[in-house]
Amino acid sequence: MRPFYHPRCEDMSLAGVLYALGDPVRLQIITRLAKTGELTCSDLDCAIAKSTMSHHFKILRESGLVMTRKEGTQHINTLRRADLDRLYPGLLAAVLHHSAQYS
Amino acid sequence: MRPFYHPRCEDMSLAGVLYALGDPVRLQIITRLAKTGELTCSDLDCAIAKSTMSHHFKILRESGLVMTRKEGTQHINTLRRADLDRLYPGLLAAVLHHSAQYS
DNA sequence: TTCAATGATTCGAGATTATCGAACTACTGG
DNA sequence: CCAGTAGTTCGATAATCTCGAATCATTGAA
Repeated sequence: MRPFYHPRCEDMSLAGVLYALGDPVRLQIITRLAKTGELTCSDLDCAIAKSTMSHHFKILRESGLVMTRKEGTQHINTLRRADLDRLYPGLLAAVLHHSAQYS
Repeated sequence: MRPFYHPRCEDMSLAGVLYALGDPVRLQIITRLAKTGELTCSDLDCAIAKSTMSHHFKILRESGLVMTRKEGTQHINTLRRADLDRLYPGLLAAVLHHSAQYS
């Protein structure tokens, strides 16, 4: 198990963030993260393989959208809201405002 | 030549729009469209094949971000700003506010 | 009206990325 | 130490991206 890579703010990019958001499953993850605060890989019970879900969280993590920490056997994800709001003010709010359909 | 497909507002999706925005080249197109109003396929002189550029405009068109009209031999693209601002208020503004690096 | 030039799309191939199931790693609690 | 839970990694197949070549549509000149 390689340790998780979390980009520093200066290594994040707008295109990377938008790319990560540009998928219905990942949009659902972000939407629910915004509402519930935390989420593990298996909290979304949609018809998607575990490995695919892991891949989606990796995309989100490496674009800078989420932070993943280990806690026992599970990996807990949180939204990097402060970083995002500072880097791209208004973006997350605009996205979340219309992402209810994905939750 | 098939006629261009432009989705109606009710057929657009947030994920589709974000996906279209999640590419540096397409982000550059949108950024410059917002500034200049109109753009043809060959107005961006970056090191990218013409066919690839055509593909990018197709993605932008079919996600609902741009409108393409024929005028003589060229295809003129404009941002569907009114539609976007109505469907996803604040989104375009937030994106454009930090997309200068892509122009 | 034919011909060449311009602007862009379409096609086909090779490279990149996504999805899945299977195998593996890491941790926890008997 | 073993079984169970939570995720990741791997390998294969499917989908998408990028490019150059070929093609289509329009214009303007011979």
